[in-house]
Amino acid sequence: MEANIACQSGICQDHPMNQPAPCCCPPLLTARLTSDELTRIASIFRVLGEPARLQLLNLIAAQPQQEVRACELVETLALSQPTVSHHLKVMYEAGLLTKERRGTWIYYGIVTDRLAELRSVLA
Amino acid sequence: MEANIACQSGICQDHPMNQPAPCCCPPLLTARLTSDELTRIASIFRVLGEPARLQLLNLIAAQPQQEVRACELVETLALSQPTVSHHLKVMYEAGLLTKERRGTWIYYGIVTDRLAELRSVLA
DNA sequence: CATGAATATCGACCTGTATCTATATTCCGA
DNA sequence: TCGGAATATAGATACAGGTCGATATTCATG
Repeated sequence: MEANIACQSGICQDHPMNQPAPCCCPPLLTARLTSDELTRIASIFRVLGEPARLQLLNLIAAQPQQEVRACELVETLALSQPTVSHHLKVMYEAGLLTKERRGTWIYYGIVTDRLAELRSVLA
Repeated sequence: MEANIACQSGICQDHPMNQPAPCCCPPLLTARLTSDELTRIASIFRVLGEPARLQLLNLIAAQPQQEVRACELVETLALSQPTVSHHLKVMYEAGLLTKERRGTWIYYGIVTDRLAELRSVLA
């Protein structure tokens, strides 16, 4: 059933959020959530509650390869390099972005499963 | 098509967010979003980025009638009455809750369409 | 190994907001 | 119309976090 599908990224687990976790994500509207679950889910929504970070997701998704070098993102956003780097770090640690070094550059991609989980939380 | 479904509550419109608006909500991953759209969507996610507010949604949804008197919520949450009132106001103004006075009490309910819009933004 | 480009970290500043107490407002019943 | 319960508002405080400049780190290249 929908309510107990497996959760791959640990929204409601006490794990580092950029690592897979074997748990389930109770939908907000159909299950009683514990204080820990509420805190954990809120922390992910808070990451999305920033225009600059939504713009990063939007820009990455717009690429055909679904990944972007950090320096390109810095050029596009009207923010300083440290600020963009900070946002990327926050999103990576929230499990929303992948991160891969290739030579000089670091490529960021979107963890679509993570967004799918959030959708299921709202279902 | 999914990408251009009507948006009933104005996530991406410059309207009071607790009023209906005739617009569409571009999915974050498949459309270029304007700065205004990003700001507006972020403001709604920010509302959800608070454990106390998620708990309110969770409590309201748990009721068979799908609505709760504010005083009951105050009794349940470990927060002062003004703080709960503040959170309810924020959620109401974000279009996430309905609000109806019935005698002495004020009943809050969940705007499920609003949550559905957020899901479509993440799709 | 030195240089420069890309990225991350540090420390400081400042705004936003969650929270409280105190008080105001609104409504119903006696 | 008066008193009390329910809710909202106001004002103050404290903390989280977004932002920046400066600096450190990492890597490819000559």
